[in-house]
Amino acid sequence: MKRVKLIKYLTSNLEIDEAEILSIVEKYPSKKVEREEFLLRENSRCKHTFFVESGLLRQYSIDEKGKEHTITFAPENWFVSDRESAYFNQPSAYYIQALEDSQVVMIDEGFMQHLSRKFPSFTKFNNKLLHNHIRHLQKRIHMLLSATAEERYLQFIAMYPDILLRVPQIMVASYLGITPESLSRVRRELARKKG
Amino acid sequence: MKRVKLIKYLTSNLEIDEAEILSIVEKYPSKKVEREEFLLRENSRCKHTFFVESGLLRQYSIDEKGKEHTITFAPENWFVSDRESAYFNQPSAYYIQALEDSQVVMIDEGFMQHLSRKFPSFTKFNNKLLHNHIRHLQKRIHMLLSATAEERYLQFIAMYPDILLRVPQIMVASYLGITPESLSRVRRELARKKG
DNA sequence: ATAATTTCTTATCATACATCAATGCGCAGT
DNA sequence: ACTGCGCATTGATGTATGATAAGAAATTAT
Repeated sequence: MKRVKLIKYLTSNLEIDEAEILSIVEKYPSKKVEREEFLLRENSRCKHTFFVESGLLRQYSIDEKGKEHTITFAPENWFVSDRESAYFNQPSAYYIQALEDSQVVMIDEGFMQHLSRKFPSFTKFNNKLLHNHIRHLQKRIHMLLSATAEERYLQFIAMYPDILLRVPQIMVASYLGITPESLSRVRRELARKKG
Repeated sequence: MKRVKLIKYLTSNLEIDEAEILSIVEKYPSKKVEREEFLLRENSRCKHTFFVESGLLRQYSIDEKGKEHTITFAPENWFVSDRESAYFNQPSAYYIQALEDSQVVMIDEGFMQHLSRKFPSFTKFNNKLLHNHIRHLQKRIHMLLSATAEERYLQFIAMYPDILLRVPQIMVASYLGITPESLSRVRRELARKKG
């Protein structure tokens, strides 16, 4: 039962035979990673796309001033990777770390090629993933350019209500681009307003 | 001489026959757009990718508070598009406008499919464009999360020294996510330091 | 050339958010 | 259960940047 979600994800998006997918997917390791464990570190090459079967991962960077910036939270059914590092074969600027004990399928370039050859529609699917990624990044940029601390937090709640409850506020703050103290104050204000 | 740069761009990236590319590319309109003219407006669907043969385009949005945010400056040899709108067939959140009189090749979905069928390597090329786009967006996010006004401006100078001289500062400011007044102050400070 | 806009600069004032610091809470490990 | 460390909260203070306004400069239109 270690790749069920990935298989479900693929079959529901690709309209292809489950047995066939299974025979490919099962060749790729599904790894149990413990809380705090790293799947990628800064300056190493990212060779995988991680699909989260269960648990929660976080991708983040540490800037020149020593500050952490959360790039993504990746709960069940999410893909995470450093596409930049993987595609251009460059040292990564990011860490990917488990925030909870997790089960993760390790997908690599061979997997992609294998599926692309076998299922022409996979290329399109992959394309869609890229476009979704771009859409997500655009939204993030727009938020950073136009929203106040409070607005950012409200957007976050609306988008990821579940994640909010599973990660420390300090990491939410680093996702929103504000300090933990500011986030705390924003929360107090909102609580005061609503009751 | 209206598609030379696009053809050069494609042949140098695809290693395919120039004559063959030409026969396809020449079917697509190369449009002369005048300064101030719009190629895309908010809420309309983006049906094209624009390749800039000459001149300069700007992609920007206007947020809920009425403020402009420059997404991209696109000088010669650049592609611009709203991938989100085009790919998901959604109303666009952006404007694309000419900052200078420009010559622009209008590429559409048919063009992509045509080239993909004819040249399998085109799919890979397209993939590379997507990854470059992602890399660019990541960099932007990192800048917005970690850099001060001055640092942003210095990064901009380093990356786009040519563009700096061709666009009003008010637009550079809206790209950096600061006010024109702040940019003016930053510039004065830098001038004072260096001499 | 002249007039009309738009942009740039500069100054003053306002503010959202950061920084620093202290306290208490809560969960994790022993 | 005890201990310790990281996290959240709160207050005091600082600062970078925003808002507003007004005049200078530059660009565009007539």
